[in-house]
Amino acid sequence: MARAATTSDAYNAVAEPRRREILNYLAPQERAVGDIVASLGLRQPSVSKHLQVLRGVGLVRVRRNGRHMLYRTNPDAIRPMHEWTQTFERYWTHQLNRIKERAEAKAKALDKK
Amino acid sequence: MARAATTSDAYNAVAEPRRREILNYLAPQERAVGDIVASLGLRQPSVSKHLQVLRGVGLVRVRRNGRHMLYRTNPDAIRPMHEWTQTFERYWTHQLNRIKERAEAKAKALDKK
DNA sequence: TTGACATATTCCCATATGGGAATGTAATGT
DNA sequence: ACATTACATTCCCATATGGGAATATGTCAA
Repeated sequence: MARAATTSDAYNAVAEPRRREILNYLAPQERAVGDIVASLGLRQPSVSKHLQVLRGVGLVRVRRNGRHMLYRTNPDAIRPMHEWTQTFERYWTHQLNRIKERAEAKAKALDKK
Repeated sequence: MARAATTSDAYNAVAEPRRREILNYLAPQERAVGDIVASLGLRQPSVSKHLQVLRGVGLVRVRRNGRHMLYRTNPDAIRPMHEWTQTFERYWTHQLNRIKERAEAKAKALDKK
């Protein structure tokens, strides 16, 4: 078997850095394809292809306005990834707590002197 | 150009579902390769290969104990992804707020009746 | 209709993939 | 030294990729 398709889920879709840039760009407001091309400095066919991938996994929504296709980020599709990464938070805060505890223990030890 | 290497960054590494499962499994405590094989029901060479990918991007750490290689998740390497997804939070909370506001406006309108 | 603009699609190709199978390597017990 | 256990690596291969280039589709304006 080969690698899973980029369109198989959000994780595979956002593995490509340009697609993340596009999502960043489209998050505050919807934009036409030409704007993305101009702002991110990519070729138009490349942008179109990335958008199709993002659309395939629901990371962006489209709406037509005349000859312009207005894309916008669908933040809800990013949420599951946020939640997955969040499950590791307790482990890194745990580390922070240990550092904190050690620092406090050290401070106490100094107080006793 | 082809797709970026799975070892190029954390995003590419976690695009593979099995690698996410491994990270989940290794988060609470370090485990030997054999444990991963047994618990996740994957073949040993497959697990070893996934672990090398994860190690390549710093998502796991290793330590040898006799003939066992003890792997553990390095949560710090996940944090940047958490923060990236977090940047979209304001947009989905924004949506929630809009829903909330509309609900409250509706409630008020009903009160006036 | 014709032309111009905006976007999408197709074709080509070098490249990395993940699984299976087989084999290599390292550490232990006897 | 040897067999055994525990992992890692290699080889093979079908498959999807993203970029470039060219072309197709769709929409408006005159």
